[in-house]
Amino acid sequence: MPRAFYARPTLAVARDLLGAIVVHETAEGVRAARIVEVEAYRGADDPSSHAYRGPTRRTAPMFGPVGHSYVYFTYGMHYCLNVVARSRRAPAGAVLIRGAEPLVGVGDRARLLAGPARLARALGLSTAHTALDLVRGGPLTIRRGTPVQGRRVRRGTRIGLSGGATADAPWRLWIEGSEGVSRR
DNA sequence: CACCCGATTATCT
DNA sequence: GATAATCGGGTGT
Repeated sequence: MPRAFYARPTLAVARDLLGAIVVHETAEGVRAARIVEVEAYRGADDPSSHAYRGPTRRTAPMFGPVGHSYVYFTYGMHYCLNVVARSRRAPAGAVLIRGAEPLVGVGDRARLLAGPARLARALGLSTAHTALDLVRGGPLTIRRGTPVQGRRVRRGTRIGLSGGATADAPWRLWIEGSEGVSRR
């Protein structure tokens, strides 16, 4: 995807990432999956976002160039993949990749890609892969995939939030009926 | 099916 | 010292 793809409002980018393909070229081989569930996170106007309180060492990528990765570690054992995306005006924003369907090198069970932590694990991602440029070459890229067709895009509230003014915002998007979507 | 809890550690207050 | 954009296993209904 070109840089301009990510330089749009975070929610719009989130929508258009549905159907796109995440590709990770590891030492052992290529792993790839088709994105079927995402969540948009903004900045100072979104209390549920890691970027809400301004940049820190961990969240710096959310304030950095669009089209880069933001991988964070949480609950002492899980990694989650985000893609930095925001309009020109917004200082921060990213799309959490929550679910995907298996394509290459990740087995054939969609359940192993349902949920952000399982997805990151299946793709072999860790904090070593944060702040990587997904547009210019590198081990991690996102490519145009099968556009969403024949299936409806559903919207709902983001999962796992602890409250805040934007907790009810319908910024979780997924492809209806797809395997690889969490909490069906 | 709904709820509850433990695992395990980086990050922030 | 508390918390967390999670997951899987357990209990009870």
